[in-house]
Amino acid sequence: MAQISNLSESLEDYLEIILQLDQEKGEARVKDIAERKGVRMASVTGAMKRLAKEKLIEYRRREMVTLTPEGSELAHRVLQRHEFITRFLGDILGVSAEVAERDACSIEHIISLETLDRLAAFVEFLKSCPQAGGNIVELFNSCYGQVLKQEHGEESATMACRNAQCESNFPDSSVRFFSSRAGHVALSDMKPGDRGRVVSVRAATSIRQRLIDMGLLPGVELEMLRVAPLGDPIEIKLKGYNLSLRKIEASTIAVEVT
Amino acid sequence: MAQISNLSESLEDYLEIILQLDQEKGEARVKDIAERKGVRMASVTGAMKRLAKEKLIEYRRREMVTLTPEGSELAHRVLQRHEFITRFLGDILGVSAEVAERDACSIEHIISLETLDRLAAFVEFLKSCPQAGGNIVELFNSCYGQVLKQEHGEESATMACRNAQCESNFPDSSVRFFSSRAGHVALSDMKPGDRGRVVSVRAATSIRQRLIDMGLLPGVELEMLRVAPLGDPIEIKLKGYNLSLRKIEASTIAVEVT
DNA sequence: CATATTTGTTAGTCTAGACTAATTTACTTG
DNA sequence: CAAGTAAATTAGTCTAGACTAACAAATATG
Repeated sequence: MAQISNLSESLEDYLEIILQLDQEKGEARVKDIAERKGVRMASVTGAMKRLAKEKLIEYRRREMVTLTPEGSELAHRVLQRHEFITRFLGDILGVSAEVAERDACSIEHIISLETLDRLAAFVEFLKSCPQAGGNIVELFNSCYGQVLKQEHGEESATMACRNAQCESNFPDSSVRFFSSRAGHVALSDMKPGDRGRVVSVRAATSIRQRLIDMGLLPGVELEMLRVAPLGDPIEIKLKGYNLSLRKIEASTIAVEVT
Repeated sequence: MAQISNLSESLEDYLEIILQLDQEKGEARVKDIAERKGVRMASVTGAMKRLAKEKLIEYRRREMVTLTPEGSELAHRVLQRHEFITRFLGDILGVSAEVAERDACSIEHIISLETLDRLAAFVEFLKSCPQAGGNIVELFNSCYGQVLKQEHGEESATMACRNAQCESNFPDSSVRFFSSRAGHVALSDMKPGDRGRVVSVRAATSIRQRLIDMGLLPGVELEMLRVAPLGDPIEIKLKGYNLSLRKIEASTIAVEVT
C-alpha cells in the first residue's frame, strides 16, 4: 500500500501512466501503457481489471482506458508528487535527468506525506527566504558541480561560486560518498602510508569549524604519516603540508582509502 | 534488486538487522531478527537460507547468525546509507523521528547511488560552506517548525529566526503541501468567496520575488474577492488588505482551498 | 475479398516473501 | 529426570505481479 492511496505501487504507476498518456495523446491504450511501464500487454490487461474493480478507471475490452473522476483525482495527486520529487532531485540536488526520473518513480510510492511536506517546505524555504540568500541552490550546484549538466549560459552560477570564494574550499566537484567501491574508514583507523580522500566530517560544530578551516573538507586528498605510540596525536599530510590531529578529532572524519 | 547489492530489499533489511543486533547484543538470533523485522520466525529461517546461499552469513540450524566478511562489508554499507538518510530526514528536514526511521527504511533500498552522493554533497555543503551561512538548517527549522520536536534549549535557533526576520515571512509552521485532504488549485481558478491557503509559488524568479514581497508565501491564508470580466485582473484579500494580481501571475500560485 | 499485421485477451506458470500449523530440538525447573 | 516452555524448522498455502504461449478480434493492405 502506497502512501496516498491504498493501491499497490504498481497500480499507482499504472494510474499515473494513464493520466500522462491521456494528457499527451488524448487517449490511453493498452499497448502504450505496456510500453511505458516496460511490461507485456498481458500484464496491463490484468492491472486494468484490478483498477476497474476499484472504480478508478472505465474499461471495456479492446477499448481505450479512461479515468473515472476518483481515478483522475488520485492520478493527479500521484503525478504531482512524482513531479515534485523529480524537480527536487534534478533542480536542487543536480542529479542527472534520467536518474532523477527513475528515482522519483520509486521514491514517490514509499515516501510519507510528512516527509514530503517537510521537503516541500524546505524547497520553498531555500527559494524564498531572503536570509537564505535565495541562491543557495545555485551556489551549491556550482561548487559541487552537477551530474551530466553542461548547459551553456551558466556563467552567473559559476560567478556566484567565484564570488563566494567557495572554489578553493570545495576542490572536487565529483565527491563520491556512497558510490565508491571502497568502504569508508575513520581517519583514526588509517595506517601510516595510507592515502585517501575525505568523505565527511561529522564533528560537533565547534570542532568541525576548526577542522574545516584546516582544510579537512570533503574531497580533499590526504596521507597518513605517523601515529604516536598511544594513538594520539595523529599526523597527516594534506595539500602539501603536515597537520597534527587528536585522535578523537580524527575519528569523526570519514575517509575513502585509495 | 537494491542499489548497492544485488539482493532484494527484504534481504538487505535482514542483513542490516543482523549487523545491528550484532553490534548491540553481540549476537543475532532468529527470534530477535523476527521481532525487529516484524515477521514470524518461519520467515526468518527462509531468509537465512537465502542469505547463506549468497555466502553473506554463516548459519547452522538453531545456532546464532554471524556475518561473513563479505556480508559484514555489505551490511555496513547498507547501514551507513540507512543512517545517513535518517539523519537527513530528521536533522535537516525536521521530520519526526519515527517517520524518519520508517521512510529511511524504504528509501534506502531504492535510491540510486548518484542521488545519494548528491544528497550527501548537499548536506555537507549546507553545513560547511561559509557563504551558505552554516545555519541554513537551523534557520529553516525555526521558520517552518519541526514536526514533533519540542526539545528545550533551542533558544539559539529561535533567535536565528528572529534575527533573520523570517518570522513574519513564514507565519505557519505546519505547511501542508501534500498531506492535505483537498486537492490544490491554481489561485487563478478560485471562485469569488473561496478561501484558501498558499501552498507554493512557482513563478519565475523575477515575478516570484515580487509576489513574495507582497506577502504571497506558503501558508498564508487568502480569500478571492473579484475576478474582472475577462479574468484579469484578479483581486484577493490577504492579511487584511486587498491585492490585485494579473491572471498569469495568479496561475503560478497553488492554493489549498479550505 | 483474403490475408497479414497489429492489438488484446485468456489461461496457465513462476517467484519472492509473507503466512499458519505442526513438529522438533534445546533449555529450565520442580 | 520428567515435563514444560521457548526457539527454530518444516511443510504447505497464499498473494501480487510479472511472464509465455496461444488464440481472437480489429485493422490494413495487396
